[in-house]
Amino acid sequence: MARISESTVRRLSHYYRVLEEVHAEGKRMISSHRLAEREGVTSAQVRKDLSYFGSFGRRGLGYKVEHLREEIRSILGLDRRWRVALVGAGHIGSALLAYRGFAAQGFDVVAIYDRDPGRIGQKIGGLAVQDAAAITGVAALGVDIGVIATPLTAAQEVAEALVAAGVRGILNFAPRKLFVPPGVALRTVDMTMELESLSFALHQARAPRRRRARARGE
Amino acid sequence: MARISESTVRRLSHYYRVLEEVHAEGKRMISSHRLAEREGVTSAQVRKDLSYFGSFGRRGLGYKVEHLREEIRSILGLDRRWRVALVGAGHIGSALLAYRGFAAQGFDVVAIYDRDPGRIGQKIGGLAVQDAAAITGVAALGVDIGVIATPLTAAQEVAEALVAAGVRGILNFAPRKLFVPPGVALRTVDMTMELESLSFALHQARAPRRRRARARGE
DNA sequence: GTCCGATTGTGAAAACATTCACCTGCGGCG
DNA sequence: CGCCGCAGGTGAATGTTTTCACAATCGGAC
Repeated sequence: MARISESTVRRLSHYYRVLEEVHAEGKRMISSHRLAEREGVTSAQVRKDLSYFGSFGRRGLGYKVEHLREEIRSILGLDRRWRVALVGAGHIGSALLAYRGFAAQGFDVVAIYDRDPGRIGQKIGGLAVQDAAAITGVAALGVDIGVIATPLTAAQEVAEALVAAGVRGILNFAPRKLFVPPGVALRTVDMTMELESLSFALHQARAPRRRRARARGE
Repeated sequence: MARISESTVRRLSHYYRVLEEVHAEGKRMISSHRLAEREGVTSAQVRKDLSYFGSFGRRGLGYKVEHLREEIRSILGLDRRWRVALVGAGHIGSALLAYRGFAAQGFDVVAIYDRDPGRIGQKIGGLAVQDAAAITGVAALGVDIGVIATPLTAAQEVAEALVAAGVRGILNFAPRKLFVPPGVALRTVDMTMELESLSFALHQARAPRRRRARARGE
């Protein structure tokens, strides 16, 4: 398939959620225009994104809500369940476990690892925390995705352990760029970066002219 | 200033962190090539990003680590402290409060709000949780940034309350697109979307040809 | 003082993403 | 049954971001 851009995939996620809402509201059809409106994008963008995967609408009518929802569900691979291993049982890890939307979308946490002896053996959300050294065992558990919620310094090492154990997808919460071999999918959630980006935006808004002369000029 | 792309700002955040590491290692100079290497981008990208803001390097030598770090710090607006209000004292909100990197980078949480009567009055991290109705008071506290860690359904409403109260920047953790007026900066951290994006990538890797015929049409 | 290897800063080119604009097909109405 | 208006699909145009490639310039060796 002609490579699908990351932004398109992210928008599909959004469309999927809008479609769930619209479905709950009892609507049976939706136009690209109204779908776009609720997402803050253009209708052409919606149609283009969908067109990469097929023709799901009907001219003159729009898209059947339930049908399109199922199509996107299948495109995103949400029509199956994914097995997830969580590494790091600290604040973020625990918050993730408590988050119900996780399981609701098809992601089942099947193992938790930590390096802290004080946490090993504790039960969180029905699962016993295991020693991080046991990460090699994720293959036997059929784990697809590893979630890294460890401190910064351990993140790369954990990523390598997960990959060595056969994990093909990693969701990283540590604020650092991880290196993984080709063929392993990596996504990073970095709230520090988002905050800094906000800081930049607010800073600019306040004193937007200061740097101009140096910016593009000589 | 010629508009700076979001990706450039995100990379600046990364450079900043690499520079802190390199500084801790005791290095005084660094070339765009080595900076790029540690970030997984090209050296041209590094130089281009920096060039939007000025000329910080010296030909033949590279960049002075400490100097560049301070420049980026100033560009990102991290050379001051930001006042943050947290709305939603559930799992995610608590995890954020416990995260030490927050304050370390100059972001001080000065107020916590929640709607749940069971949580109002409780103390978290030294701050008493206030009724969400009191959000109007954030202006008096000099709050710059609002963090939304509420359930999905309350997010838009809270965003509007924050904006009405004078907040100019919002960090949203609810998995939904929020609408804010122009002039208000919004960043969203959506881990559901990241998981779905991983799901897509793994799904594709497994059965990459299935959809080809329908993908780009004939 | 001049040459040399290193490395920046930056226009131009290439790659990529979004938007436009129009053709096509659909249901409904008379 | 034919016309009308709506809305999807899509090639082309436009806009944006990344990469290329090279002139400019630095410190150091001799």
